[in-house]
Amino acid sequence: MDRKATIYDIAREAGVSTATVTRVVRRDPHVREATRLKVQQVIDAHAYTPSLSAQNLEGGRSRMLAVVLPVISNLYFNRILDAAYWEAERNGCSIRLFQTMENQAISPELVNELIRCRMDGVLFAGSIWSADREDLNSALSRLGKYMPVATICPPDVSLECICIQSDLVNCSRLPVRHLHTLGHRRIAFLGGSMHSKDTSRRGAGFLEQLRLMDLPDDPAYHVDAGYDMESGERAILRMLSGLDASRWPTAIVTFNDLVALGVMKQLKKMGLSLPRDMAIIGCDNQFFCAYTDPSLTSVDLHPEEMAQSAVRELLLARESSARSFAMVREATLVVRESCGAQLGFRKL
Amino acid sequence: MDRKATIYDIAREAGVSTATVTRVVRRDPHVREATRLKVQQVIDAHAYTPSLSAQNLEGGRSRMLAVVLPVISNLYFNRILDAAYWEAERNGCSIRLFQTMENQAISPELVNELIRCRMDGVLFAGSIWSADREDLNSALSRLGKYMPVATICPPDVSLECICIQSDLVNCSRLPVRHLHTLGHRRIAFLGGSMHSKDTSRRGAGFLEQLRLMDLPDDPAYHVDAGYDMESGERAILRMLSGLDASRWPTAIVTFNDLVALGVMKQLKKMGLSLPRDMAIIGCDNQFFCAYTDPSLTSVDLHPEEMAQSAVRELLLARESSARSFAMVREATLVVRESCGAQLGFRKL
DNA sequence: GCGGTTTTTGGAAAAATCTGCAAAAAAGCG
DNA sequence: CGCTTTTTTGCAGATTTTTCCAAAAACCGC
Repeated sequence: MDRKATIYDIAREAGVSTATVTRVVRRDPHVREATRLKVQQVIDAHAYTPSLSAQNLEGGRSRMLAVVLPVISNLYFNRILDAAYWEAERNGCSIRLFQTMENQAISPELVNELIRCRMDGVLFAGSIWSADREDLNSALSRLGKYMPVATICPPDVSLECICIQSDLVNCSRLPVRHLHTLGHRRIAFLGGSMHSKDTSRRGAGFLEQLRLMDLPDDPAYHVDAGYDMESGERAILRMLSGLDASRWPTAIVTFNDLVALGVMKQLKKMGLSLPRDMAIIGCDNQFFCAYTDPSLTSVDLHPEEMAQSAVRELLLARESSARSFAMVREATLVVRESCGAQLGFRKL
Repeated sequence: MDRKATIYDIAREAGVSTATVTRVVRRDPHVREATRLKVQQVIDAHAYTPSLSAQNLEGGRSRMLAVVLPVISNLYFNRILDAAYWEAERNGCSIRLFQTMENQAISPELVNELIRCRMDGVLFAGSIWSADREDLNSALSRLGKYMPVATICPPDVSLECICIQSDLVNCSRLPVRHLHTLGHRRIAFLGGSMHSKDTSRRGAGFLEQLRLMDLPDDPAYHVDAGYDMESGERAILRMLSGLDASRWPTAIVTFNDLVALGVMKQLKKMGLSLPRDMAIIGCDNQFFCAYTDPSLTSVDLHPEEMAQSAVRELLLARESSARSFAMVREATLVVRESCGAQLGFRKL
């Protein structure tokens, strides 16, 4: 491995001071054309690039944002990461990724690491909302002393940071309303895990919608089901086999599209025809929704836009004094075939 | 934002030198218990964490690996990134992500950026193999002067770096052999784009297999089709509508699972029943393969293991002098329903 | 308590860059 | 050319940590 040329090497060889080299590199106009040319030549000859570490050390900034999320293999978070990446890129920053897995809280080690790296900002997404509120706010406010903090979080969580809230209200309301319009009365909710605050929140919104529309909120219609396909498969089987067929729901709303995928598989295995025998609505509007059979109606929370806003606000907050506020991106329903709307199906 | 306490602050307050503080932080045993305790107390009181930039500047290392890939939203690359992340994490390193999009070459700006950041190593995956071989090797060898370089690349590309080769031979052979065993004789290949070297390589392997097994390699069975679902949908339509039904292939091998998803959708739209009327095999063994209808037989290239090896070798190469070699992870076929094997289907 | 060991500690340099201020050079003008 | 004004350049210090070497302190046996 070659030793990299330093600004000293360049300065010596070009017969100028390091200050002048810096000026050339940073395109400072206060430098004579002749000098600029001479220095640039040496720079090119050595393919000199200033060291990021030294720049960061001097400037006290790292031009790096942290994105903390449970897993990138989950498509929802994948989209958040992707959007954050490009928005950061557009602003000359890079992203440092942290995966917390199923960790339900912000660990002190993570906080330390973030501070150690002198991140220019940090964006939290997912899962940590189940942490104790006290712990959460103390971790966030500790972090907030060193860098702007943003979160993509449920709407009723008001944290001391930039809160980009996901629209859980519409996330429950839109599917229920849609199904109601199509004549469905027995609607079940499937997914998430009950001990996660995030899910119970979603479940709660769902129940509230049912009540608002005078629909039955049979507890049997609300099942703990995890976040993936296998969970969905098992959960729907459990739900249906525990019920007399006459009491079966006619429509299922799931925590996300993965769960929906599992549900659809299981329903087909049971010989049901979709959407005739059962309507289903997922959440996240993942790429494969248009390619399932039937294609899957789904709620889009617009994670990309939330991530983009979050990064933008983080970068703004870097300059101005710390800010703390909330904003919401409205969720939308993407109607496809899985409820039969396009086929003209109506229950009863 | 608070000003972070520096090692000087701690040293002054604890009444010791900075050297001693460093020793305490790094758990150097050459420090008296009484001193250690006193210093640790001050450290805790200020929640002091050493600055990464300063450490990196001093040490000349960044403890950071670069992963360069076209897009993370593609599941194949997503898995590579995820595996690389965890392997790096296990070794106290972090990952800096670079997305090149459809860029077919390694841009000089990227090379500069990698050097500027003093990466401890860089892993290239995907798409860049279509670059001019000269350009590619010159970029890699320039980089190689500053950091170890690894690539996840097709098998016939022998670059001056650590090459983790994907097993394109079996990637073509396994599906063709499987379909042949099931009695298929007219097999088509669908996907990728002909002007990408990566694809034509895959296409070439496919053709070779057909010839080896004395199967017809009708040019009409080999269609340019991109990498996503829409492309698959369009391509299969184009292929079939250009052929008399008697000459239709009885099985389709696709570039990846996304293309397969599109093909399946289009075939169903045309009223065909799968796998009875048409067998299909994807590639990448994505999570949704088990949940399509019918579930999709697919080739697994094991990107996780390749990424893991790559990172491991990069970290090893950091110590020892630069190494240049190649290794292959054998691809495997994951049989599901889309060829009818499990249902006992056989052609003719 | 003293010489010799071993353990702890501190001083100073090095890592690479940027910036504020002052000095030097160039330019303008009579 | 000399004086003033403007532009260019360099110096020195600041950023934070680590490491080597030497100095200081503690310890041990006699």
